Amino acid sequence: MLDINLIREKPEWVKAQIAKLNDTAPIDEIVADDARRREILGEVEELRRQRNETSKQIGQWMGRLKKMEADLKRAEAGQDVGQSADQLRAQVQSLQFNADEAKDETREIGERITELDEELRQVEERLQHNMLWVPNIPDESVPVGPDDSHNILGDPQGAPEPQFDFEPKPHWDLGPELGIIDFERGVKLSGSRFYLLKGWGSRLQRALIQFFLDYHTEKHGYTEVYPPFMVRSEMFVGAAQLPKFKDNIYRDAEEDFMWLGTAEIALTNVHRDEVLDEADLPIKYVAYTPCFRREKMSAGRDVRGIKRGHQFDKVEMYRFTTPETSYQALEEMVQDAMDICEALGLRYRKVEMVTGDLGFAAAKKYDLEAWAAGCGEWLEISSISNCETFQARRANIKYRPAENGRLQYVHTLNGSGLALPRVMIAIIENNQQADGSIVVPKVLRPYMGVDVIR
RNA sequence: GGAGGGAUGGCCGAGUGGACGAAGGCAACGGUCUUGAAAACCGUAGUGGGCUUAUGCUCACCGGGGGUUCGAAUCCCUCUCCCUCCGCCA
Repeated sequence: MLDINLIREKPEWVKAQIAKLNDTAPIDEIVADDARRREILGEVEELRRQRNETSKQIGQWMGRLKKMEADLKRAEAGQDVGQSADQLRAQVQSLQFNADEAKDETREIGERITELDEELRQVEERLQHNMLWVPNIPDESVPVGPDDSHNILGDPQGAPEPQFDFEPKPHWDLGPELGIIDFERGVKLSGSRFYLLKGWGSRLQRALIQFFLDYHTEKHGYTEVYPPFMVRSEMFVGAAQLPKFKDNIYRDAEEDFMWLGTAEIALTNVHRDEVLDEADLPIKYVAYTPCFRREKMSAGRDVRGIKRGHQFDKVEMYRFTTPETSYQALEEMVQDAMDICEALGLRYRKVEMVTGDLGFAAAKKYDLEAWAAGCGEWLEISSISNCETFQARRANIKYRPAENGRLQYVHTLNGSGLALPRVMIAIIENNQQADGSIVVPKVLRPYMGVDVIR
């Protein structure tokens, strides 16, 4: 979510930024609703002030009334209370009259407050709804471009392009031949876009998960987290997945649970509604989770192999930082992911996203792509974003600066480290040998127990 | 799944519908005292919104949402979470 003050003060600038994303947002309606909201607020608060004042007055009268009535009772019983029963009776009556009159008046104020509140509620609801649909604003450093075809491709790094003295096969042939991927039975169980890993295939994935977690915790200082795989819908709003990406989410039919499309959703909300100390920042988490996505938007695309499924596994890096350090953190996270690529002997490249391909929540984003020799494609194996305060506002995550105690929103960053099926594709296809066997990368051998899958 | 009990400021913990943004304690911060520290004593302190900015004024917030009332931390409804007992269970 954006700062409403920014939209209020520079609506045209905000619109221009969003135009760079190739997106639109109801900025004019937001500005109008915001103005109306403050207008109503002024009125309703003045009314409330009046009501508070009168109510306090009534309260005092009621207190005195109680005392006087008690006195009256005693006077009527013949006790001396300083005044005659008749005098007291008259006073009680007059006070009662005043109180009743004030009550009537205040009741009317209350009715007007109720009316204004109702209008306020409607305005705020629409305002809030619209705010949730406004995308994040790109960082100044992001190159302007209309779509992904303009992304800035880095030079290939890591291992040299694999050479073969035979025709390299795609993983959808190699996998079944080796008995490590079973497409038919995956479809039998769950339908299209599901597959089964078997034997060394399953072991390879487990080895990769273990290796990623070990590497990031031991070498990069992340704390491992095992989150729930299904979380409440409110967490999806916090992570900026809802309302916009509703169609891509699996949900429970009876309860307000939704299945993670990425660990980012859970990790963003770990510190939801908290105030962190600056001394605790940065907080660095790494989590393995399966990811569930409907993939409605990409129906018919990437249907072969294990590149795009409704369920896949991923190890995700996540950081909470101060605003001053988030861009340095972004570069570090890219390096963290590249370190893994290097260790696995992948051929990879860094892609800098242009404004038109930033997506909804990121202010700046890099992808890492790995070369897969069999299908002859660069596969997206990581996506690393700085969301600045966009998610922090939605999930209400603040920190107390060491100097000058005013609370501020943290910056949040997320990045794959890495996404498994595509890393497996690269390994399987690049490391294949003429006989169909696959050489296991050195760093995985302790986890696999073998040098070659055959 | 059944029965009951809870949720109050950074933490603990009071709070018969009116003086309560909320006692008291602890922790924190500032000060006095001290060679220094501790102790003691005095004082300051929440978050968010709106208006105005020189100081300021005001509204909301006692788990979330709704209701009753002139007025709700307090009464009613509802949701969430926590605890105890019973049942079931990887």
